[in-house]
Amino acid sequence: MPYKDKEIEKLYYTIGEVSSMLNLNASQIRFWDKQFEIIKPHKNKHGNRLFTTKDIEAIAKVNELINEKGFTIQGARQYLEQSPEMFDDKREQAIAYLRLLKEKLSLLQE
Amino acid sequence: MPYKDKEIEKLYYTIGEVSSMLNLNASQIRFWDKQFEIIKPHKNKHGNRLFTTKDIEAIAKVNELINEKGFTIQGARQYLEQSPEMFDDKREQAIAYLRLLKEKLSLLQE
DNA sequence: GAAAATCATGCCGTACAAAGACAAAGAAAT
DNA sequence: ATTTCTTTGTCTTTGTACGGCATGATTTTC
Repeated sequence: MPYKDKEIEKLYYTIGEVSSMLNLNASQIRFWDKQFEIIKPHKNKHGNRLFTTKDIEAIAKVNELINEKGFTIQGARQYLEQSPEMFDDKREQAIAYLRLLKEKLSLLQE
Repeated sequence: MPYKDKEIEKLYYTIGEVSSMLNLNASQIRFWDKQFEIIKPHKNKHGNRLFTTKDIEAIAKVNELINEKGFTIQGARQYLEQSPEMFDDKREQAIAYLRLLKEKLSLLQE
């Protein structure tokens, strides 16, 4: 089977790969690794981090919360804990939207 | 007319009143006043702040965003800008908006 | 005189970034 | 082949800049 490796998705990514993938400083990724439970890379024999795609998604989410939406680390952590369906953004938005509708409707009915 | 003032809602509140109402330090309120456009108390001739209920609601909202939800000042500002309808109290607009929401809701309920 | 204001400065924690040290992986030289 | 050098990537630890108020100091208003 030629080219076999090239067609198989990698299981693990190094911190450098993740760093350039997401355009984030490696030290920042290490820092978040300490701060967020959802980022839990494996480590090889000498302590190097091995990230799965799940880890990478988690890092991307943290990045969004902190650098785009303007949460503190604490706030992001809290946000993530409160929405276990966190990686389903559509659902999240829909729920928020419905909540808003419900509120406003109850006001309307006076 | 006895007790007249006690039964009429105040138009303006001093910073001390707001401070104890919301259990916030006055310096923090002054600071937020500088940071958030939606907090815009009137000032009397010699500069004392006069807060309306609208201002107080705005402060309460900022407090919620920062101290409960964990936004940074920047993030809270950005959040508030992205949902202007929340503090737009003009009745007519609100009603028109609710009518729209109702429509959408009936669509959603299928 | 208690509470308001405006500065200025102080200060503490957060959120990284830089520093320093070590390991692995080629080239180059012996 | 093995040693040495250099580069590159990773690690942990420590430093630091900035955000977010708090605290005077001083003056004025209620």
